Amino acid sequence: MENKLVLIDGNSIMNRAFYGVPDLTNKDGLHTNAVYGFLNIMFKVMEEEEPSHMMVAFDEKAPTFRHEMYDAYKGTRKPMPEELAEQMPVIRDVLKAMEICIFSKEGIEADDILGTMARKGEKEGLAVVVVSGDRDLLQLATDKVKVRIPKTKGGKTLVEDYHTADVIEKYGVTPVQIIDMKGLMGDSSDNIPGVPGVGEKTALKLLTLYGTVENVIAHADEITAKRAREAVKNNIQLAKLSKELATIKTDCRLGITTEQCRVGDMYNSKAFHLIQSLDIKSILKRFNQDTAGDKSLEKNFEVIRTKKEWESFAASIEKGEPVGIKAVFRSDSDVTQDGNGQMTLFMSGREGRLMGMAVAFGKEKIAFCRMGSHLTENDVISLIGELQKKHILVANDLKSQLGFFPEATVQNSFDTNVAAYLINPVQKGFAEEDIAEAYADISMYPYSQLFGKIPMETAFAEKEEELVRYVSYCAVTNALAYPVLKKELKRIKSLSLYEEIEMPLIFTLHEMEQWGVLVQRQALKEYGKKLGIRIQELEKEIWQQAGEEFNINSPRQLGNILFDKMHMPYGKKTKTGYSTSAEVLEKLRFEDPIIEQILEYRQLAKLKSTYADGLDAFIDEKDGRIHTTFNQTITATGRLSSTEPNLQNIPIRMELGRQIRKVFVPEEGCVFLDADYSQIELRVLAHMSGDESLIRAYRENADVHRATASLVFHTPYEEVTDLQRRNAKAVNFGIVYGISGFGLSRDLNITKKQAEKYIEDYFETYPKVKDFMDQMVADGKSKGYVTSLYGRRRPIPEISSKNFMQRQFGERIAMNSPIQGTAADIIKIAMIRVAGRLKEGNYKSRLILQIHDELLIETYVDEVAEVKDILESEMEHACDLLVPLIAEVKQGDSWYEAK
DNA sequence: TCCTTCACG
DNA sequence: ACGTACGTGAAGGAA
Repeated sequence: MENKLVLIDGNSIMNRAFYGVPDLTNKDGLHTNAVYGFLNIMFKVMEEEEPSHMMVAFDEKAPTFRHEMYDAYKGTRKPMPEELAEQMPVIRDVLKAMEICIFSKEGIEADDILGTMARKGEKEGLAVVVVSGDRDLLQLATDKVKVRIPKTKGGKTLVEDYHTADVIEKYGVTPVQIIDMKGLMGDSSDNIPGVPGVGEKTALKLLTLYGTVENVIAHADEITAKRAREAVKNNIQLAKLSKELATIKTDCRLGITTEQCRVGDMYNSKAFHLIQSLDIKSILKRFNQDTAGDKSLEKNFEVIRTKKEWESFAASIEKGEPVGIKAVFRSDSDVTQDGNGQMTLFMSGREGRLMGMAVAFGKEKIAFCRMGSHLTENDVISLIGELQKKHILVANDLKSQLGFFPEATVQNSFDTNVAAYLINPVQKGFAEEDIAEAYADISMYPYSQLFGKIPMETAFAEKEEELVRYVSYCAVTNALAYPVLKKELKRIKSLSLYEEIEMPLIFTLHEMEQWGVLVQRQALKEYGKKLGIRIQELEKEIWQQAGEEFNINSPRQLGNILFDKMHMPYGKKTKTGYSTSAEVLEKLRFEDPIIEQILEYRQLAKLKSTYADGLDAFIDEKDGRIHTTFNQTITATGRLSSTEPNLQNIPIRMELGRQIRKVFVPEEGCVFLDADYSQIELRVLAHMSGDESLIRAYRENADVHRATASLVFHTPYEEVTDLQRRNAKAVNFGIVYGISGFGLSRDLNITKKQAEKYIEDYFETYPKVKDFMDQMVADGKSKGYVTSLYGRRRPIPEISSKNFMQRQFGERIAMNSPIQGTAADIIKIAMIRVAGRLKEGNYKSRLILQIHDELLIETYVDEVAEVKDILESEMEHACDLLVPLIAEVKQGDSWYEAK
């Protein structure tokens, strides 16, 4: 194949792209339109030219002066807009990652680099293509050098191509004479003065006659047109200077060979991640990789199909080295049970049958154990169990794979997902592909890029080889990330949080998930049916009153009916139209009876879709129980979250919704014990702030909302009215959320002024609370993060934002996160201890749910008294605060009764 | 896929 | 003059 050198004028193409592509930004607000446009042009050129060599040349800084007289003429050049300037280092990084040669040198303009490289390439027998938006470059065109000028017209990029003949055809002069043209006519955009009074027409005429500027000057007297003659004669120096300015140098010393410009592996994972961070999806599509990451590792990959092969693999492993692991398993739960019928925890804990397991010791020894007739699931499980005696098992999301690791303990395992979460909980993900770069110095393509959104078991069936490679990279990542994560946890003083809270919690949560909660399916169905009937009635009535049938669930259609057709006063508008939220409708209650019915309809529709029908879909056919997933690495504050289904938002506030809790029941022979922390966040605040009044209130076991009202409103404790207490309670809540006058005023339906007065009085009452809040904000500002009592970090980049709103948001986070985070720490400790006590004491009772400040235990009747003690005391003594922690335990035959 | 709404602590 | 309470997840509609 012919060798071809493509030379790109970086600044010029970036400039074209910047003005040709509409403004784009990534999620961090970085402008990306020029980068995007540049890459599109570059890809188009590359597809057409298929170059073997390529270079992108940049100006080192703002244009350097070529001539002392330049100063006088630089007036028209505008500085580069900031939105473009910030993209210059970005495109350089992207090109660098793509292994495309970029070049710039102090004191040498990009033009001259291109000119020099073009001649050099030509001399070496390469076909040369120069890409620029600047027509000056046309002077470089020859029969061997093609100059391409991309133009963006109506969103499409057209490219004009010029060899010598094309230049002559279009401009009537040879490429070299382009320089002479500029010498005579000048170029305002390039600050080349030219000869005053000589324009394109005259210049062309003169050059046709005399060929060069020098020759025009030599024959100045012969010029027939008087004006032109005088102009040339009076501006000889200017003409010479202009020509000099217009001349692109072709003999610069660059210290680079064409060979160094050879095109490398553009579509590599490093480049992918960089472009991904710019949120440019369309370009990512070009990265259709046949491998998961750095190819250099793959020579160390092997597939193991027999125990014998495993033995020879294992024989070469050094003692004590951590082992990175990634299991491939079926997620469906169609597992044949063991003969004895007794479902042991770890058997039921296995989500499906194991299909394979990637195992990595460092970068060198990497194997994929493939299940088959010579290597069964149980073989691998016991092999891993053996391995754990001598090596730390490092997985990502250990909880999801715990069923395959019956020997796993807090001491012999590590979870890279949880560790990375503690280091920065607000990062977007913590899977191998999200942490590989930062903690294992490996670049990896995301699963979705390689396999789309098909489940892993399907990917294994359809593209086994690729999937094996992917999970092998995952295993390596885990192995390599382990020491790095551990060290980092130690550095930020979060290692004990990891080791003593989060790591043991993995096991507790796993058991809770496996255990699940029993649901009376029939009762749930009937509840749903009842709702359905009433929903239909309401629907009819609403339609009748509206005078037409419409989708009541559609905020848009509902808004049109209420506000356009029925002309009700609309209170709020959202981006997309009228707001029809309950808050707005509530205020329209007396406008029309339809409102009342819509509100009821909404409520019932929610209960039916999310709870009655929604929960039903999650009842496990085999045991009649719902097994939620507790996510340990989602929230910014350290709380857990619950999904598929979410069992942390089961209705309670409204009676009708609360009824749903009647279908959550303990097993035969059991009751529910349910314990709630009383105002844990306010108690944490009392402790962390050290405020004497607040602490005293809790120590005296006072009604804190009443005590607050008494102090804030200067009313004797006994005489506090219900309204005062309600207001004080709202203020207490507001305080925990990082109070703002507006928020409180909206909550209490009072003016902002009044709300601000409340807050002011509150802080006067509890001055140390005020100090604490100020301290948290100051900490957040100076360190960029705040921490909980147990060293849980919450980074707050928003707090130094220039945007007022963002900054204020950051301040509220700074006030709230330490409180919410500490409360989360405390209940996690309680969970671990409660679960531990139940296990140690060989109780049959099980912790089954956590709802932020509440724990639910399925308790065998003969264990009730003891379990109640355990639950209460472990919760109340999970942490030694300056105020007592109170847990209220209730008992019942359903969740409804136990609350 | 984003938005709105609403369920919970 | 801005336009906000903190933390979540699911459903349904509109694009």
